[in-house]
Amino acid sequence: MGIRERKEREKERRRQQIIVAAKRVFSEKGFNKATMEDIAKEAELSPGTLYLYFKNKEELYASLSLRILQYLHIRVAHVNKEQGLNALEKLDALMDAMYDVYDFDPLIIINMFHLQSSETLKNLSDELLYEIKDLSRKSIGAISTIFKDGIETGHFQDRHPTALADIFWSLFSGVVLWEASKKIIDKEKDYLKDTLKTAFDLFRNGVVAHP
Amino acid sequence: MGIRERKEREKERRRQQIIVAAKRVFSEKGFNKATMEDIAKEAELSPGTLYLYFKNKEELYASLSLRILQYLHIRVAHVNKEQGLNALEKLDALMDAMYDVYDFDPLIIINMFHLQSSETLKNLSDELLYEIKDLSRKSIGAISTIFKDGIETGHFQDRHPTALADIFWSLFSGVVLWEASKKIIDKEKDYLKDTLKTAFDLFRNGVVAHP
Amino acid sequence: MGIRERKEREKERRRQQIIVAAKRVFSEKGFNKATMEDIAKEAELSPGTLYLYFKNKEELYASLSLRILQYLHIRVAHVNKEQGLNALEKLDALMDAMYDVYDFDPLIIINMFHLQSSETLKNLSDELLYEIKDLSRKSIGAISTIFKDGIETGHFQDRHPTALADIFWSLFSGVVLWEASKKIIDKEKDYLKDTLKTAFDLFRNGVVAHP
Amino acid sequence: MGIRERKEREKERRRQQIIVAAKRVFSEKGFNKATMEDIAKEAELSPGTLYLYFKNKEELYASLSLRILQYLHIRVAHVNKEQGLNALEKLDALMDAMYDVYDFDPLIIINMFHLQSSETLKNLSDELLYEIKDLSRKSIGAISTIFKDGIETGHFQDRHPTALADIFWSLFSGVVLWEASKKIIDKEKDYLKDTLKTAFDLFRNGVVAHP
DNA sequence: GATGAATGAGTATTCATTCAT
DNA sequence: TATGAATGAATACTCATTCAT
Repeated sequence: MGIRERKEREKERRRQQIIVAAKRVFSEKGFNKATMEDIAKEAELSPGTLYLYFKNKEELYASLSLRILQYLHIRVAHVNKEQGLNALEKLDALMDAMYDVYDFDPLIIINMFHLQSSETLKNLSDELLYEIKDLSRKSIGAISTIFKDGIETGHFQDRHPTALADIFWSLFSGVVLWEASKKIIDKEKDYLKDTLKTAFDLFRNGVVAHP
Repeated sequence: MGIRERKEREKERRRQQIIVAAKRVFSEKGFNKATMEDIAKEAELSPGTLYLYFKNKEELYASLSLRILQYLHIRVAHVNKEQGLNALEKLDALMDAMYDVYDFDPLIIINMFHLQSSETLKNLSDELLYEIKDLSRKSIGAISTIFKDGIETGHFQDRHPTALADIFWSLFSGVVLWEASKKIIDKEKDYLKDTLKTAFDLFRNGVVAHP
Repeated sequence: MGIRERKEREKERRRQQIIVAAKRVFSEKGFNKATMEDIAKEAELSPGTLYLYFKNKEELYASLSLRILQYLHIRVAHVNKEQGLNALEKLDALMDAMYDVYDFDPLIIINMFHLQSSETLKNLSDELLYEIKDLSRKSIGAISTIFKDGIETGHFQDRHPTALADIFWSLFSGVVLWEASKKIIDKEKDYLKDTLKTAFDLFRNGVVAHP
Repeated sequence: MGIRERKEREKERRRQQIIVAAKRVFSEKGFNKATMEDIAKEAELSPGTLYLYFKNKEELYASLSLRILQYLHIRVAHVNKEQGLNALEKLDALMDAMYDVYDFDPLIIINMFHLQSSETLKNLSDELLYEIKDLSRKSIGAISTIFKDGIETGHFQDRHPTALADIFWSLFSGVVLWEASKKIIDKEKDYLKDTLKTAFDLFRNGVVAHP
């Protein structure tokens, strides 16, 4: 391993260290109330150092989402490539993947959806926005492919595959966000998994072709 | 009309004047980038006057959501009371109501999610928070009733009515949010109505009882 | 009683009504934390009305002191005019007068001393400052006269009468203020009367001529 | 000198730099009219920097008083420890110390009274408030000891030592305050030292035991 | 005179970001 | 690279004062 490579690896380690700290702080305080100093302290670094790895606060925040999107994309792509599953089985596998995505980091996924619905998105650098856009598109594309195949094989109703993918994705994020805010407002217990199951079930019912 | 009554009306007019200005400014700049001075200028008032009608920036912001919640509640309650409609027809009427809610104020779902983030909720007065909770609960309750009736009459599958109501609402807001972020990310055209139609269609398929 | 006179009397009544309210509010909250609206509410008047009777907040505050100074002056002048008392007896009567001044309104007298030591004094109108100056001078003058007489009759040591008057006055205000701040800092019991008695006693000891 | 130590010293230098600037600005404009920006400019620093060294405006203000209290305490304790002085000589030394306290910072008594007004005290941190209380108590305690000793040796009349200490301090601060307000009101010349001398003289006369 | 709604200047404080070391 | 002290722009909110009614 060359010096260059070792340095590269070291650098990546630091980025992760910061991202992990940022995740904790953002989750606890939200974007606005979290300060760069909070994050620096959590990461046991100085504020200045953060700026060696991230252009600004917004990009650091967005990087968290990027991580989830990457994970999501890997999972979805994997489902897609799975041999020996028909479309219906792939849909089920996709649903399982979404549970895992949620389990991977429930708080950060809520952050991600908030990010997507927010003013922050407008202030990102073109590169980062491009990465997010690219990963979103790829993930939605992979989901669409599942539907496209299912429509072709007659498992699913004949609808626009991308629209289905969008709706699938919307349903997931809608449920996650709505349950999250119910928890804030009502301090209700956490029924997300149940609701998600029902939601996906309905979706499945709605989309499969009835013989 | 007595003096007291005229004053009351005048006061309400001012509130609306401010709310309208706030909506414009918040929509354009987002919560954080919008300043109270911006809003005051838009409303052609002085900053101090805003505080005569709203306790602080957060309550002004929350008032926007309150308006849509009130509208939503009225529409949903109305569907519910409609005589001579069976559960399936009520579901269709409910979907129409949601389109209208969206038309009434397309940005509002995004506002509502910002509002529902804990950061913002913590700073609201108890009264306002109560009103929001109350209206949310009532609206979801009214939607649940439609499902409950439908389940009893055998039009809908036997599922938990509140879960259905949550999913219905999640689907709606999820689609709105996702389309909004697609617009930011991709600058795509606005297909929301189509997507929403498909989404509701799927939901209907998914939830109705198959004979 | 003519109309003019009745109006004049009515006006004076309002001034007193405001002063009484202001006293309560200033005493409770201090100059800075007390708002004109607080005072208006306490006086059951509107904020605007206050400005018909007092030029601004500072002058209203200073008017409270003026009232005490007027009372003080009357008492001191009265002691001075008392026939049939020698200088020592007059000094004792003066000390009694000071107790009464303090009893007349302990909180306002503390305010008065704060006023005198403060930035507010610099911002008063010339007329009001003149009135305060005039009353102070007259009071101190009257006290000086007592000492002057006492020195001439050999009751008191031969010192500068005005200096004695200043010291007498300083001792009184110093003790009042110091006890007041001890109460804030230590939440001690109220020993002011005892301390004042000892202080005056020492003063008496210090100033009388020993045969 | 280690790096740590050098930094500590540097930090203390900055604190002093700010305190000096604050004293100038507060003296000229009074607490309310002085702005943090004024002070920052006077210190040739940015407003933000002030907050690295002082929690808020009130604590910065209180720090000025703390300085004089520390000086006062040192001087009084020193008098107290002096060997070979009898009580009367110690009282004289104490009076000299008070002159020096006044010379150290003539405006400080006025500052201290503003500080002691409850408005200000309420906003101080517990630590600072404790320091102030502690130093006040210690100083008064040290003065009391002088009187206590003098009473035991028969130099002073048999009175409550703490009351004597309170009166001694009240007399001092009362005279300083009164002379200060006379300067504002009458723009008179500065006779303070003379008045103070007479005042202390009277006090001495009043308190010593006559054979 | 009395009102009280509206004003808008005034400011303490925060915190993302920089840069000399 | 890493630091962290210093920056200074940015802003919500207050409240003495005014003035149309």
